[in-house]
Amino acid sequence: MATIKDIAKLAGVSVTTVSRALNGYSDVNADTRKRIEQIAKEIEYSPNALARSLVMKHTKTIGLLVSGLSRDGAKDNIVFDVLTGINEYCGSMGYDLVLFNTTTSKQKEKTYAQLCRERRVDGVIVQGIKKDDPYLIEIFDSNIPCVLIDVPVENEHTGYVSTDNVDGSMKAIRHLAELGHSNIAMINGHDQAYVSKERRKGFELGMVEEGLDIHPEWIVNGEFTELKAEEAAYQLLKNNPEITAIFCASDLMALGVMRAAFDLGKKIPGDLSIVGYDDITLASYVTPALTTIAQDTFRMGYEAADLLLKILHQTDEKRVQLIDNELKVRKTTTRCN
Amino acid sequence: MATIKDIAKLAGVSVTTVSRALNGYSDVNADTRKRIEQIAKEIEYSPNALARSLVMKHTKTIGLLVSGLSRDGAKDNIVFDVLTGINEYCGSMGYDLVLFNTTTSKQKEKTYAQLCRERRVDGVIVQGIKKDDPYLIEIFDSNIPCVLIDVPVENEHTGYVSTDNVDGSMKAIRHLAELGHSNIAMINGHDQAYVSKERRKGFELGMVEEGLDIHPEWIVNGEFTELKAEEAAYQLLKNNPEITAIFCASDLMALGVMRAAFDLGKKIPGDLSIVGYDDITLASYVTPALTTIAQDTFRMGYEAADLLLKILHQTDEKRVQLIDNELKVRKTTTRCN
DNA sequence: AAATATATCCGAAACGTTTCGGAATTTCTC
DNA sequence: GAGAAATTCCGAAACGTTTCGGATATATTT
Repeated sequence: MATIKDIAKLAGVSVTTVSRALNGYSDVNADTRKRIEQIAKEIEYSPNALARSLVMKHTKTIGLLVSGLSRDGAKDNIVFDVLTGINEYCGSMGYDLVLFNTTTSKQKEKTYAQLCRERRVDGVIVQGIKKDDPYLIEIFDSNIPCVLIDVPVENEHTGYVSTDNVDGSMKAIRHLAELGHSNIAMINGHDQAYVSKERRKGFELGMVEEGLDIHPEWIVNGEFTELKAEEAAYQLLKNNPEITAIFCASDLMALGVMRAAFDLGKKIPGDLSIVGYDDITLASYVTPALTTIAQDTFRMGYEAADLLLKILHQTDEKRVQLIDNELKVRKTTTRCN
Repeated sequence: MATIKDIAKLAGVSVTTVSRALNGYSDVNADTRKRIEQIAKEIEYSPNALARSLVMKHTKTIGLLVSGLSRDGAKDNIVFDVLTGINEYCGSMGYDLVLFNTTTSKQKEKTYAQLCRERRVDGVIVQGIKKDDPYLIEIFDSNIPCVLIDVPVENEHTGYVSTDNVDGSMKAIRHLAELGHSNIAMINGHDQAYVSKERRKGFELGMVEEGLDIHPEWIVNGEFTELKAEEAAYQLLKNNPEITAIFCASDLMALGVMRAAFDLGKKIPGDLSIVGYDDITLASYVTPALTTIAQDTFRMGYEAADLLLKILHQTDEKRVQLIDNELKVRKTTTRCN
């Protein structure tokens, strides 16, 4: 493969001049620059990013640490949307992305920080990894610029993007209360998730705001999966037929709840109103279409990338970026009779 | 950041020895190796992959060229599934992935081949890019190991993975014919897509096999989008009420057809049977659930990665890998009355 | 014409590895 | 105990860039 040396030889100049010509420095004659560029094109020269990065001490790549890149992660398109947003912004800024494997066994000996350091990524975006993951903590303790999705950690070199999960959940409860519901249950995710805590907080705040009773035993975990949520909802609804509405901490779980309701012969929304969270693609396609709290996951990715580049260029002190969410009323909620 | 030199100094040996110790060569004393490893751990050494790759002439990374990484690409989870499969295999083999931006404007001056050469990826997997894309052709003409998804190009250094689209389509037609349908239309993708050609071929072969008449004007393009397919199907069904079944070249388009049928007051499957292609997540969640030709997109990604590594390690002459597909009968097809 | 400024170029070091060829020491073989 | 073999180590070059500090030639100023 052609190198800068080859060009230098052909053009009869030094490698210094070639380098400076190709990189647009001003101290090179217009004619020689033309000649060098011409030769570069002819011999199909492409600069070696490795060599360049080695001396420049940055790679123009940002790392991606995501746990949802598994076969079943495809059902909710959240991971994908975020990735797309990141890709969009990074692409426009000339950064490439490298995907690190967190799932597979082989690399499991290497910590995330090690992966980042070896590849010399300029920064890293983390998604779907539990807050107390020891490997993740190692990253905070290192000095790698980092932004988290939906995990609130702040630092000189780390920030996060999220939505206002408390307020989003309150929107859901308000909507349900306005429809006359008072016996409202909640299917939450799991305790290790930050968003679960926040959404529960919003649920409870919303309930007291509306003057409704909170039944702690009506708040159960569905592990963010359709199946677990279905099982949990089945028991819940069977044992407590007075429940008329369920707020779910994710759309996927809401689908599970719909299934449970179906198995119990409950009509939706006639016998049971449901509101989900996320607004995944499935939400609007399923019948009846799911009322949900929509968050713009593409935008979250986009903003995460923006925030990261700001952190690593030190152009901004900001470390957290909140995205709006929005209640989308569809067909799974109706007036309580 | 700690380098191999630092270790050498602390251990009182040469960098050569450190390198060889850390890389498991046999010509280093067990004790010194232990000592070196110990020091490496203490000072948190991580090898600089850039420097290593520079001399080793390979990066242990494979590039990803995908066009579907855009906001609306999320509806069908195909791109994501393939990516997941690739990631799975590459991860298990110690390769990392780098995502190249094909969508965004900034990098558009750089050709794909240039991107690959600059980053010195060991190989590249291409997905969703039209066969006659000039940038893509440049890759075939280069010597970059490459495997395509659903684009049949063979070469010393390029191969592809696909499914038997002809046979898959024939399965769909056979199924429809068995149900007594004879007035079968087809919504195809677009002419630049290899799979469109194949699926059409399968459609036609299936029709003659079953002794059914092909109406060329009943074969229209839906551009692989829901909306275009809906419009096309609307006109088709309105002008030709005798059509009792439609075969769609993608599930997303099948959804559009369902919508068109709904708008025309046609019941599915009572008045119109539909079979899709792909088996995206939506297919099984929509009501009525979509009968479709399922292809294992995760597996396609997995096999693509496997094939690529075989090509670049030159361990195999194989250049094409076909994946099975399967008819999944759900609720959008029924006996013709 | 001397002094100064400007334009254009270059040599060499540096980035952090791997690896070739060989050297020094120890152990084995007969 | 001499030669052969094995063990353990090292120096230096190489990979392909960027960049610092200067050098040379030409143009401008006084």
